[in-house]
Amino acid sequence: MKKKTTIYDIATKLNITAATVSRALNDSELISKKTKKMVLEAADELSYFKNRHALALKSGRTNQVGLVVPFINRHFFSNIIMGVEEELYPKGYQVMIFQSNESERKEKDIIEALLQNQVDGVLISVSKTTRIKDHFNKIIDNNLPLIFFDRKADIENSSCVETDDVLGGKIATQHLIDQGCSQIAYVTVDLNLNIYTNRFKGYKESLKYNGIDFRKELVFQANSDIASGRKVARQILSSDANIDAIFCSSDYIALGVMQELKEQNVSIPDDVAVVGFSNEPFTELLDLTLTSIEQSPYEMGKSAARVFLDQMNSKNANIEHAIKLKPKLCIRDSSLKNNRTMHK
Amino acid sequence: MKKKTTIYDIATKLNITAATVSRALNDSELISKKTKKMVLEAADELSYFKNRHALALKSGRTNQVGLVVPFINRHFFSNIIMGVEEELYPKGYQVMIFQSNESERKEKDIIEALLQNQVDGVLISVSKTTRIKDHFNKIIDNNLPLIFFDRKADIENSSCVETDDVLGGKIATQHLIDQGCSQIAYVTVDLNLNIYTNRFKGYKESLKYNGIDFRKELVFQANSDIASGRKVARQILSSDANIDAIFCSSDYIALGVMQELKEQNVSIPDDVAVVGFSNEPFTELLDLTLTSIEQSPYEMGKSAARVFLDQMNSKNANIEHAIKLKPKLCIRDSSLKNNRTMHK
DNA sequence: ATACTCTATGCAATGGATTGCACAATATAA
DNA sequence: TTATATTGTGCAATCCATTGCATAGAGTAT
Repeated sequence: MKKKTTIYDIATKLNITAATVSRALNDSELISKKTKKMVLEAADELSYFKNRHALALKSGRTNQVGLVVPFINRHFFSNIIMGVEEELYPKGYQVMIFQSNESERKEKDIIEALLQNQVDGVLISVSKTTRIKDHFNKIIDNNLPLIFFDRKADIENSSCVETDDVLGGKIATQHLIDQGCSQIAYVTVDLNLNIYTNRFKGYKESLKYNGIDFRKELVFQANSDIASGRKVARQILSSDANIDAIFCSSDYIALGVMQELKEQNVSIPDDVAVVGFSNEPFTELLDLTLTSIEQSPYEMGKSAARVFLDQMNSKNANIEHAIKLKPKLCIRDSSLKNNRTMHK
Repeated sequence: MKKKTTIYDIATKLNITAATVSRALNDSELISKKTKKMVLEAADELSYFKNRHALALKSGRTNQVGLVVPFINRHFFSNIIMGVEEELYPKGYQVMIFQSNESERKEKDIIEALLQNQVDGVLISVSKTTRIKDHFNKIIDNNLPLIFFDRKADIENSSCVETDDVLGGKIATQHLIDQGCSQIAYVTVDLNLNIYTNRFKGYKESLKYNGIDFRKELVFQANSDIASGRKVARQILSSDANIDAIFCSSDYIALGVMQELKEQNVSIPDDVAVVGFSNEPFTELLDLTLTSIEQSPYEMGKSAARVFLDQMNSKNANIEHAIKLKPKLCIRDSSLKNNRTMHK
C-alpha cells in the first residue's frame, strides 16, 4: 500500500521545512520564486495533493455544504440540485448530496453525518414524514446557515426559498373557472407539508373570490403517484359529486387520473378538465398534454444557493431570508376547452 | 460564534482525560460502566459530535466513496445513484455525488477533489468528451478501487459494470426483423463511447446473422435529445433510403423521431417501426408507447457498489472485476405490427 | 503483611497543514 | 566598517481523536 505524499515528503526531498513547502504551495509572498518553483516541481513529481481533512481540522472550515432532498430521481429535485451546484461550484464549494427517502430517521442520520463533516451550511427540503425538529435546531445551535427549499419546517433563524404555492393554487383554479368549470374537485397530498396546505389554500381562496361555494365533498386525498391517481379518479367518478374539473396537486396524480378517465370514456377536457402541478417533463410529451404549474426548480436551487452565500458573507449567519418564487401556469390540452387546434 | 464541543471539553468538565472520553465514546471494554455513563451524558449535554476530519486524518480512512455521473437529472443515472446508495449506506459508507456535465475539465477537477478528500474509492461513468485519462490513473496509483459503470475507459486494474450493449443492439434489431422489417435505419450517438459502439456492433451482427446486408447509408448520427431526433427524422425521410424501421440508440432521439414522423403522417409502426434504448419512464406514458431496451440502472448501481465492497474487503484492491448485465427488450406499440390491441 | 494480578485511567505521540514569532542571511545606508 | 532594513526560512504550537505503553490503586493469594 503506497503511502500518500505529504508536505513533509516534499520538504525532506528538498532539504527544507514543511512550513516553507506549505507557504510555497499557497503562493505566499514570503517565499522566493526559486523555492516556489522547486517545490511545485517536486510536488508534481511525487504526485502530491492536499489533504482536505488536515485543512478542515486546522481551519474549521470545509467549503462543503450539505444538500438534502427526499429523492434524487425526481425531475423537480434533481433540477434543484443542478441549480445549487451551478451557483456554488464556481465559488469553490463542494455540494454533498443526500436523499432522505422521505424517512425522518434517515434525515436525522444525514444531518448528524453532515455535522460530523463540519459542513459550512445545510440546504434541505424536509421529508414528508418528519415531525420532530431537534436535528434542525442542532444546525442552528452550531451557528450554521440552514436554508429550506420547497418544503420547510418552522425553525427560528433559518431561511427558506419556496414557490408561492398559494398563488399556484389560485391561478390553476382561476384558469379552470375561466374555462367555465365550477364543480372543481381537488386532490391533495399529505396536508402535513406546507406546499400542499398552501396549494389547497389557493384553491379555496380562488373559489371564494369567484363566488363559488367550497364543498368539502369535492376534496380527495392521494399519494403522489400514478396508481394513486387512478384510484382517486375511480373514487371521484363513483361519488355523487357531479364534477367538471379535477385539480391535482401533483402531476403524477393527474396522469393517473387522465389514464383512468380515458379508460372510462370520460372526455378530457370537455367532460372533465384536468390540471396538475409541477410541470414534470412528461406533461408535454403526452398525446393529450397536461396543463400544469411550473415551479422553476433550477431557479429555486440557484436562489437557495445565493441565500446560503449571503448568509456566509454577512457577519451574522442567521439573518432570516424568505424568498417566494412566482409559479407559472402552463396551459395545455387537458384543460383548454376552446381553440384546441390553436395550441396543437 | 460558538465553539464546537470536543472530547477535551467533556474531559475537562468531568475531570478526566480525553483518552478516557474517547474510549468511553467508542464503548471500549477498558472503561468502567460508571465512567461510560458519565461521559455519554456529558456528551449529550454539550451536544457533542465527532469530528470526521480528525478521524480521517488519524485513520487514513474516510468511509466515503466518490460517485461521478455526467448528469444527475437523467432517470438512468439518478437510479444508478439510488442503487449505489442502497447498497453502501447500510455498510456505513457515505456516497459523495458529483456531476461532470460531460466536461473532461470538470471531471478532472472532481477527481482531484475526491483524492483530496481521501475517498476510499471512486465509481464513475465517464464524460463523453473525455479523451485523456491521467486522472483515472491517479486513482489507481493511489491504490484506490476504481469502478466504471455504463461508460468505461480503458484503465488497467479498474473494474467495470456495464450493460451488454452488443446484446441490446442485437435483440432490438432482431425484434424489428421479426416484425418483418429489413431496411432498418440506425441512429447512433457519439461513437467515442463504448456503449454506442457496442449497440452499433449488435445492430450489425444481427443484420448479418439474418442475412441482411449492412448499408452504410442507413446509419445516421444525432445527439441524445428530442430536437436532434426530429432533425435526424427529417434527414431520413428526405434521403433516398426506403426504410421500414428506425432503431435509435437513445429514447430521446426515438421520441423526436416519432414526433416528426407523426407530423409528416408516416404511420408508426405500419410504415416505419421505431425502437429506442434505455427504457426511460416516458416510453410507456406516450399515447403511442415506445419499444425500448431496459438496462436496469438500479441494479447496475447496486452491482457497482458490490464490486467496490468486494475490492475493499479483499487484500488486493485492484483485482479486476468485469460484470455485464443482461438488457431486456420491452415491446410496445411503436414496433409491434400485429395484434396491437392485445398489448393495449 | 508481602507479592502479584487485574482494572481503569493517564501520558504522549501521531496524522497533515497552517501560521505567529524568531532569527539568519543578505542588502542598503551611514 | 558598523548599524539597519529587508527577505526568506525555520521552529513549534494548533486543530481533534486515537492508541500503545506506563502506572496507580484495588483485589487476591500466600
